Amino acid sequence: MSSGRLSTTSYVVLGTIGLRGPSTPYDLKRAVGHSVGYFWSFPHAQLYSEPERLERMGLLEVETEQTGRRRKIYSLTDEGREAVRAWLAAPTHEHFEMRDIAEMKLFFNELGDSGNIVNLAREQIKQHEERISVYEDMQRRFGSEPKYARRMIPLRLGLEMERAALRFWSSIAEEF
Amino acid sequence: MSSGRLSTTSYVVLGTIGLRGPSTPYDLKRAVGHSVGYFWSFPHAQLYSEPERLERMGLLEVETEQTGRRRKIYSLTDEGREAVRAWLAAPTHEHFEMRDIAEMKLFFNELGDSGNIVNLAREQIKQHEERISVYEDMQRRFGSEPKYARRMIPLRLGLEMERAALRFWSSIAEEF
DNA sequence: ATCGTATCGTCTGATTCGGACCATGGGCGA
DNA sequence: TCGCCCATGGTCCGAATCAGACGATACGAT
Repeated sequence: MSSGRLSTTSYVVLGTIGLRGPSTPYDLKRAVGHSVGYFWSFPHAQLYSEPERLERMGLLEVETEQTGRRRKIYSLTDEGREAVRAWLAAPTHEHFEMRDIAEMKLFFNELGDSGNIVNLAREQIKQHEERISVYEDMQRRFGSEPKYARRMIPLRLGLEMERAALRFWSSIAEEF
Repeated sequence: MSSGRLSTTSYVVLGTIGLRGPSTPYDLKRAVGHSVGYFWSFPHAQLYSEPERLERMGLLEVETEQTGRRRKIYSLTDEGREAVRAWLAAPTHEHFEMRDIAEMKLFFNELGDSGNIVNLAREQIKQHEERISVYEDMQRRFGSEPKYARRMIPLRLGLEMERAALRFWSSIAEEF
């Protein structure tokens, strides 16, 4: 029941357990890997250590499997559930951060050969096209199931962003 | 001349010095603050420590002001310039990461009150509108100066992303 | 001269990071 | 039924990142 700050990682863990029910760290790693992990990646080691911390804080409780690997299964306590609700209800003043190596290279491109730009743009076009097809696939597969419909909404944001980036890099490829 | 890996921070430092010439860490902090820092933020402490590291690696050289604060002024060595060129020429396989608390909250919103969404959307609309006007301002002020024209290109990407996000959150605000 | 404040810089402890590395056990061939 | 392979599941570590409190210096206004 010790205290400490809750980071985004904490909420991802609490939230994911909230959505899928009692989970092992491995479950978390996989679930995050094909959901929010597409936008914001979390090293898997953290998805093992964070639940321990949250348990010490009283936001999760553990149970150990009686068989096989005797894995630890974490579930939300009432406090944990409340912490998520409070987070969801709190205002969000932060602006997103778009960490993009490609855009860095574009910004500094004057310092290198201008031919680099075309290659950069081509590679980015490929990346974004791939990602778009992954997202569209997910939408096709789960978009129709009412159970998952709400969780698919953020995917629309992801798609919008990908398409914006694709348009941008395509225009760069043409200009140079 | 010790070695070690170069991180994005390293390239931001090298690149910024490349673009603006010999700089103090404070210069870097300010320059980054109103350029790449809009997309990807770097704690200022790192813009003080990183140049030291790069100097040890032989990529920067220092000179100390003879007057006043005797600040350290860093400039690129040939190796430093070459390191940037190599980075710019190297392929970029990474996909950008969009760290967005708002989209996290949207994803997990089922766990809270659905009324939260509208507030979230409204706040995001405000944020993105503000940011768009900042970017448009920069474009208006510097876009016409040939000297800066190239550096303004990534700003178009930023604007596209902001507008995509704004469209998305506006549609959310309407739907809920 | 001294004071206030914008400029400039350092430090710290906690967290995050990537990635190498380790462990388990269920299924499959012999 | 044995054993061994390898996908699954998990730990560990040193380095980089982080926020933000705190400290120092210069310089103009009084």
